Amino acid sequence: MTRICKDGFNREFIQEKPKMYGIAYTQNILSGRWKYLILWFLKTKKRRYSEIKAFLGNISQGSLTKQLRGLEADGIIKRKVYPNIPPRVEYSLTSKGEALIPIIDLMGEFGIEFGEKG
Amino acid sequence: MTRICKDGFNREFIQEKPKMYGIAYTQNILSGRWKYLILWFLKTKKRRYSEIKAFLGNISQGSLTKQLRGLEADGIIKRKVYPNIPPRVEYSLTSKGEALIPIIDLMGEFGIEFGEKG
DNA sequence: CGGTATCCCTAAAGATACTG
DNA sequence: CAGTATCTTTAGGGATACCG
Repeated sequence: MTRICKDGFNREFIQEKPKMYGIAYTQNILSGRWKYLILWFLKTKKRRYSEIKAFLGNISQGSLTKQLRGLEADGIIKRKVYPNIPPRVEYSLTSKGEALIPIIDLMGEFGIEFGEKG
Repeated sequence: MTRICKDGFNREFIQEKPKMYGIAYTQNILSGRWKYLILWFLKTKKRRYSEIKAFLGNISQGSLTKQLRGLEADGIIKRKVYPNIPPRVEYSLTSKGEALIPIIDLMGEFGIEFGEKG
């Protein structure tokens, strides 16, 4: 008889739960195709909405806005609006967001070593 | 006039392409809800199909099989079948798969530090 | 310039039933 | 035990049109 926690993780592995939750949490806030690349683009400096869009190339406006709002809601990036006409909006990493950069760097290195040549 | 590569990345950032491809590649082979947790569970030793299923708790058989086949196709895990009745199948990391463990460990640490308590 | 709002499409995941 | 097969549901993302 299996005994499953309400969260879905088996009780047998209860000692592993914090790490599992950590992994699931991180995976969740980075879910989707674009967030890793957006954060990596913000790694060196703050960027405008239009710069991010140009960097990603073929993302739609709707998707980009959704990604940015999601990252902001999770405390990963900051959004600063300059009330000009035309408007100017800059995005930058929070300290929480900066803590994700080593993960993304490792992912880049792994892909360079093991991925098909692009 | 923006000039976009066929791959969607803007030419302005052509020097960054290897890293971006690396990130996108890694993200792609780890896409989905379960792969990080499966790899982390295989970190210490090989595991049977039923062990993985028990560990994950509420994954469906269909989804688990799809995840495992995907990881195998990408060279991340090995699948070994013992032709017994009843059958016994063991999964283990390849060296490529082991190279992903530091990434997953970092994700776990990030989640423990910054995630909501679970 | 930096968005919203709406609709559509696809891939990922889940439920259920069946099998060598 | 370790799957397959089928169907349904859901989330992510894209296209398009419009707005302050």
